[in-house]
Amino acid sequence: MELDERKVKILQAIIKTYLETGEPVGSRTISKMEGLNLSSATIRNEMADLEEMGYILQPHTSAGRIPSDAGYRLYVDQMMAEKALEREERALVPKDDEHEKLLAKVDRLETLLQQVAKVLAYNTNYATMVTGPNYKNTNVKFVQLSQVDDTQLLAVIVVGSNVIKNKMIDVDERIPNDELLKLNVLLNTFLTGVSVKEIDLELIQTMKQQAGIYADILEHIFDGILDAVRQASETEVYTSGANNILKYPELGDMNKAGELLEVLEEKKALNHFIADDDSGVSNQYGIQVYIGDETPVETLNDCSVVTATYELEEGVRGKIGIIGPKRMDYDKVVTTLRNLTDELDTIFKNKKT
Amino acid sequence: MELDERKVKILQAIIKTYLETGEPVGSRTISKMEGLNLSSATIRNEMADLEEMGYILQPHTSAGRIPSDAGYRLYVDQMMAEKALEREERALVPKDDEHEKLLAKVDRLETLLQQVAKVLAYNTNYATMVTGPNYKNTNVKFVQLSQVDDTQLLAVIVVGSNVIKNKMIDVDERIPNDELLKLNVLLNTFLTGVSVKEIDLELIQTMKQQAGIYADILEHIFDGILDAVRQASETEVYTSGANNILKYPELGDMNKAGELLEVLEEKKALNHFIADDDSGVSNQYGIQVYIGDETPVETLNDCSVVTATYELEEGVRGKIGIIGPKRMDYDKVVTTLRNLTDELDTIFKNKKT
DNA sequence: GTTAGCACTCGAAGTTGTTGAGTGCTAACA
DNA sequence: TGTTAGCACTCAACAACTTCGAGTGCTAAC
Repeated sequence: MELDERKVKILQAIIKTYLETGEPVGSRTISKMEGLNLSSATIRNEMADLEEMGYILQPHTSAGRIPSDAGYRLYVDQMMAEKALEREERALVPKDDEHEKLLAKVDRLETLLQQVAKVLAYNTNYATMVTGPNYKNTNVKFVQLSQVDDTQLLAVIVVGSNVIKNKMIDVDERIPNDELLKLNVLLNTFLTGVSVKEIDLELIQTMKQQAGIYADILEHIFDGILDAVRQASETEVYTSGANNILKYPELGDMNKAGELLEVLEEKKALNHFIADDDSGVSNQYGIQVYIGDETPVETLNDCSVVTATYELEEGVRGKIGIIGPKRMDYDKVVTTLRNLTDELDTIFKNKKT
Repeated sequence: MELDERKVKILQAIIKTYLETGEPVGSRTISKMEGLNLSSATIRNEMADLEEMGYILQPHTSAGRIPSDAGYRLYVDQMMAEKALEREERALVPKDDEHEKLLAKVDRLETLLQQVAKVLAYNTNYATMVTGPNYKNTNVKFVQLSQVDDTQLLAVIVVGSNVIKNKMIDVDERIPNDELLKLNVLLNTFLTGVSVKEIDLELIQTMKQQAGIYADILEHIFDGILDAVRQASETEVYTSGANNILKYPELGDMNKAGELLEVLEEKKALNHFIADDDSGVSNQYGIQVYIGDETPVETLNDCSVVTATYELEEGVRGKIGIIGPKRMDYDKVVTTLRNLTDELDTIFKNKKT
């Protein structure tokens, strides 16, 4: 069977209506719509075909049809393709007042990202997530060891765009001032300008050797630093709007909703979205749409997830994403995400100069 | 009308049964229980009295009774009084395996507190919150300004029990090394050993004067530091187990649950629980029970909240708390909280030595 | 290929009756 | 005077049944 243009039009009509109403849509509803002038009977025939092809399904006999995952997929792909064409229209999108709200808090990256999640949730009425940028490609900018008191050293590491990590290191005895100075020189020589992912046990080993006779004493200093670096390269995830999940009956039953909340709270699972830039079809503008089973997290199999990529600086990227029901306003979501990443990119670019 | 002993016993029986079953409890159920041997008719009379006195209420005619807020209050007060007596029994409570789980991550206070919230949620099946300690009574331990690059200074401030705050400060030009040194000496002279709440505009003003001719240039350095201190004294709130809310039908309907989730996510509102150590009746062991309308947050008026106080060090305290339905296992919750705070106190005490 | 017509399906919603847990009241009892 | 048995009454919850209507698939005619 072939998927001719009329079938596609009908499918689109079905999906659009379903997205709006949330109820199975029947043949009469479609036949009454302007555009294609066909009787309900004809629509019925086409619908039977579409069902056979797997794009729609019937919750039960004598009910209308709802889109299947495959149906959504087709719809989204179509939409993304259209969006790619009408690109020039984008310049017209007026800046909304998110802009200011966002900028108000720019001083700390974590706060900003958390804020982004919140604004996004507020604007879309879906649950949202924002992953911190992947620092592995960033360079170390500054390292410093300071003596806080007799038994404690403080290691401060600044990487990339002013992300600061601290680590307290316990020591047995106070380190003489000049030794500390030497140590700082050593650390900066070895680490400054080096990308985070290059700092591994091996490099630390080399440094230990350089430290010469102090190597033993400095054992856990280096370990502490390695620790801080590792900590810096851990990706953090911010979420918001979890309560929005309850707004959609198809997700709102106690069991599903509970699991979803858990995933959002736990956050670890959401890391699955940051790695794979390859999978997923609609990869335009760095935007990816995962529908139902396409999501890498099993708990989210009844949801759709849309993610977009923002760039903090060359090669340092993170994702912002939306988690909602499969019956999601994909169009609006994609637009919103696109605008928001644009805005973020601008903020980061300006910030840097 | 007087609340004699028998009435109290009946009330307790009603509440206990209701806590277990969650269903309105009728006169027969109570009369069949061992303890007091009374016919259902007698119980009915007593119940009518209890209702008149406002301790219980009827969802509708021909249904059993459920406790009112006042009823819960009486019950909790009674329980707390008993607990105060059987104090010696506490030594017997076996350490459970939370202990190790907790200790595993002690290195960062934030991680620890987040973990505490999680463990508590896991053990009780309620939503939980943990507020960070109130640093206002802590002393500054260490301050340092470092030049990160030509236009940026990094201020590091360590307060109290190794809580580290960072602040990036933009400057117009590179500060000469010796000036930086002087500045650091100045900062440490003025700030080290001073409690966080004492650092205010005035003190900063004095420091600015001391800085002499550099005062102007250093304007936003000091501002930055004040900022960092303020940041340090902001109380953070960690939450967990939000999904547990959905487990209790009386809170689980979309509207209420949604609002609750919002409060838990927003966290700001939860700060209302940290201030008032005075209100609330059951103030033993630093444990407070807020029932229904007693909660300082309106959204939580259908919930009960139980909080306990932990002590990070002398005078530096925070709260851990549980948010659940009014039909909450108060006994278990109080015990769990008491054990957990005990454990925390031990951890912090050992850590310090 | 399209459409009107028709019999059929089946969930949703409304109706009705039954059940049973629970009540309040009264009268008798200890 | 407090306690209890007995009884009529109430009312949510449940199940059985009906009705309604949106929707279907199929067939025959255009």
